[in-house]
Amino acid sequence: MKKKITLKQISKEFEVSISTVSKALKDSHEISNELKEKIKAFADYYHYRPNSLALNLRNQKTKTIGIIIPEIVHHFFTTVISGIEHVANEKGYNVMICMSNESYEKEVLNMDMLANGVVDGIIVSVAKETEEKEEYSHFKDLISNGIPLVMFDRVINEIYCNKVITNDVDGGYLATKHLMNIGCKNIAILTTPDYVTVGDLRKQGYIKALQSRNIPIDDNLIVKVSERYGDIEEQIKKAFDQKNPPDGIFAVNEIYAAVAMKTAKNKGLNVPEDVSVIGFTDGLISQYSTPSLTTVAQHGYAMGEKAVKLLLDELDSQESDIQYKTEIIETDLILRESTKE
Amino acid sequence: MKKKITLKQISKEFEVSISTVSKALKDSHEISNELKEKIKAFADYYHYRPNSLALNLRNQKTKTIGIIIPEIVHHFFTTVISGIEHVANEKGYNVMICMSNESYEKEVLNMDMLANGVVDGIIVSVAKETEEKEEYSHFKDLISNGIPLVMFDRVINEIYCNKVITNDVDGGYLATKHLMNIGCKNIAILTTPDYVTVGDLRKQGYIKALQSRNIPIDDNLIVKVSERYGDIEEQIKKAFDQKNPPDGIFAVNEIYAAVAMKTAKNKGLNVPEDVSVIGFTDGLISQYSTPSLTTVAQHGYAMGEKAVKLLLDELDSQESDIQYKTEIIETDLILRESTKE
DNA sequence: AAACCTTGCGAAAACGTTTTCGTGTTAATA
DNA sequence: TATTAACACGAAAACGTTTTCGCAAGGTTT
Repeated sequence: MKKKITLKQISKEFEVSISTVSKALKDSHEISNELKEKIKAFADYYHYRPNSLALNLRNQKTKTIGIIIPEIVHHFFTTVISGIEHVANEKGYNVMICMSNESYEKEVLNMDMLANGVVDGIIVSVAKETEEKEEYSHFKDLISNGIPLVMFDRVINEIYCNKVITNDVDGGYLATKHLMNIGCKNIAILTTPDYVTVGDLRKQGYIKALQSRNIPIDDNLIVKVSERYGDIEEQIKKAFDQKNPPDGIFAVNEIYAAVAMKTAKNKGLNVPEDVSVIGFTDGLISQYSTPSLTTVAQHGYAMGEKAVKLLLDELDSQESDIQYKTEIIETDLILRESTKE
Repeated sequence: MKKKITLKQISKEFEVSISTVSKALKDSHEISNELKEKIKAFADYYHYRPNSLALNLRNQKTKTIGIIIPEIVHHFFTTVISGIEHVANEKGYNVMICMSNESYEKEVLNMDMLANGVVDGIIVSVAKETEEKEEYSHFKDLISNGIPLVMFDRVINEIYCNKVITNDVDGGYLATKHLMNIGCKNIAILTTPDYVTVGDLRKQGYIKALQSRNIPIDDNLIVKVSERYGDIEEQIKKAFDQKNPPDGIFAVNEIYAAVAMKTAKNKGLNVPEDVSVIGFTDGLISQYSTPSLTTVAQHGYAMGEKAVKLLLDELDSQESDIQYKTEIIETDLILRESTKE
């Protein structure tokens, strides 16, 4: 390939103006066929491609969408990204991925950077620290700047924008219900601290399911796990160390479920004979653990597709008063080996 | 926040020229202190930030680096990305991530797009299809266009550029040697088809280790697994169905290892008592499977850091005749429960 | 012969910034 | 008083593109 070539260079070659070249390449009727052919052939030979930066500046858009996620080393988020990438690419958009590392400050920094003309719109799943701080002004600023925003999975109710969420309550309900259906009498939940919204919602589903059968809620069976509290294995062990140990465990993510299975084994309990385990997120762990994990599938790919579609719709629409939606992606219980029957 | 503000708007406010505003904000000595203060205060109030697109166009660089990976839903690649992101952000660069989905065509498309002024340099791990086709002209074109390129993990020898690779041979050697050390007499390898370079290299390490003890290579113990050949569980089962079934298994990735453990269990074999298993890549599966998996750690994060450092060095250096390096990231064997002793 | 239309192209503005090079005013120096 | 220096600012080019408008030459219509 030859060096990058510009309109100016082509124009010099034919001793015509830059405008003429530009029009010729766009097959404008204003330019004679003869000249058009020559210019096109030349441009083709040198693989001319309009410079993206110049186009961006002129059009005041970048055909790029930004994604801010808490963590990329996380199966669920990567499936969402895949979904986003898929439809974005299809529509001629590129994606720029940033990580907040669950930090409020980095989330703000990333947004600032992306908002500064780098992307046309932003898709975000908010950092835990932001949820905890309840500091949302950066989202408001973004919106008031006219930059479309879509939130997914971890969303903020106070912010008015398009959202895509998992039906977390229903997922928790589904899982817990299934445990009850297969005969579990004493069901524990391994969840996150309350400020992690999705964990809290899944817990609500758990409670709802128990209440639907008039089973009293036992606080000892609600174990809030967090890396901040130290070793998570130690914390999960506590769920088993009860006068009346659980025969069913609903974990709000894969990792807690996997650790629960390991803990059970260490205690001489068999999964699923002695204790059934259900996780959340259908990731690699669920599929490849032994026994494989019954889990609540979140359909991250579909979430990503939906999120970017909402964003592109907003970008395409000229109307200023858009009715924002919250799309709910339903969950599915995937039955595997970690539950009886 | 108020709407995005430009130099022009500020200049109008103070009835000075755009140049004056630009200089004032850069604290130029050419502008009187009085005016500087006023302009700065005003700009501050309106959160003025120079438009990235304009800067990019002017500076002919974007402070962005592109990454092309085969798949994002893959723990190893995400750790590499994390490493890249980390040092890139530190140096004021952003990253743009594209996926080839193991497709040659998409790899070329992505490169084309990124090369078109969108990024200052590219970090790539090549798609399987590209390796298979041995079609590398898009890399050559990129380099001849003066765009720095760094390859990692899956690299192409024929292309002269900076590279960062895992010591795959040594990793395979380490794993196999360990299996021999703990007394395995009949060691099978679950590997990929030959055209997947890294799989082939790990196999070479396996062979090297066996040969170091004068153990003859048994082709029946070399099982080449691929999704293309159908269900991988079926293929892996064959490794066990031999007159002389293996007592040690080295899998060139986590998934094959996990499936091997499951297959063993299904056959009534205990891991590690009856058969020891070692995987490759220290991902979630390795850490959270039961038994947890002894594995060869690849240090993806370090690879990412190294790769982006090489890229930024090349971007910073003016010299045209750079000596390209191939950095080798050593592997570590992480001992867990899937191997005896 | 005058008015008009068509064809084919160029000039210039616009996107937002930085930077080099003037230039006019005032103050200090010879 | 005449020259020079310092100061404070503006004009313009540059990055690469698209697009509107203008204009000349030639042809066609009255």
